[in-house]
Amino acid sequence: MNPMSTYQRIYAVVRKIPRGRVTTYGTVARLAGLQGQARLVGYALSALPTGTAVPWHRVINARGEVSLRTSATGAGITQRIRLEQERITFDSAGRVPLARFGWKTAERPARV
DNA sequence: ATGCTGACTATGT
DNA sequence: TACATAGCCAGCA
Repeated sequence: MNPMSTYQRIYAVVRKIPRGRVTTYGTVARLAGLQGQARLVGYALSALPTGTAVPWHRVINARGEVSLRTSATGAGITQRIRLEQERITFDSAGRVPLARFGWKTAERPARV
């Protein structure tokens, strides 16, 4: 039952992430039927051809931070900028509050 | 076919 | 809270 390659399934899940939301590699893996293989998601996204219609920037690690190793040069910065353009904010530690912007995360009684 | 590489995560200290 | 370690798999040379 794999009409699509593993990478294709991962991309299909990522395309479902709504604008203004983020999710983790682990979550994408689970939704793609690859539970426990978060790393594959990361590898799949790194292999993503530029210009592809996949919101890869909405996928961050479980700590809520951008996980690109190239964060110092380009892609990492691009990812953060794209997220901020979707009204996603970063805290002083450079992390996204998953409890607030995480996809499919129930909004809790915002103890603001 | 074998070995290397790489956008992660859970767990223990 | 931060750092180190082990487990996981697909793609490519």
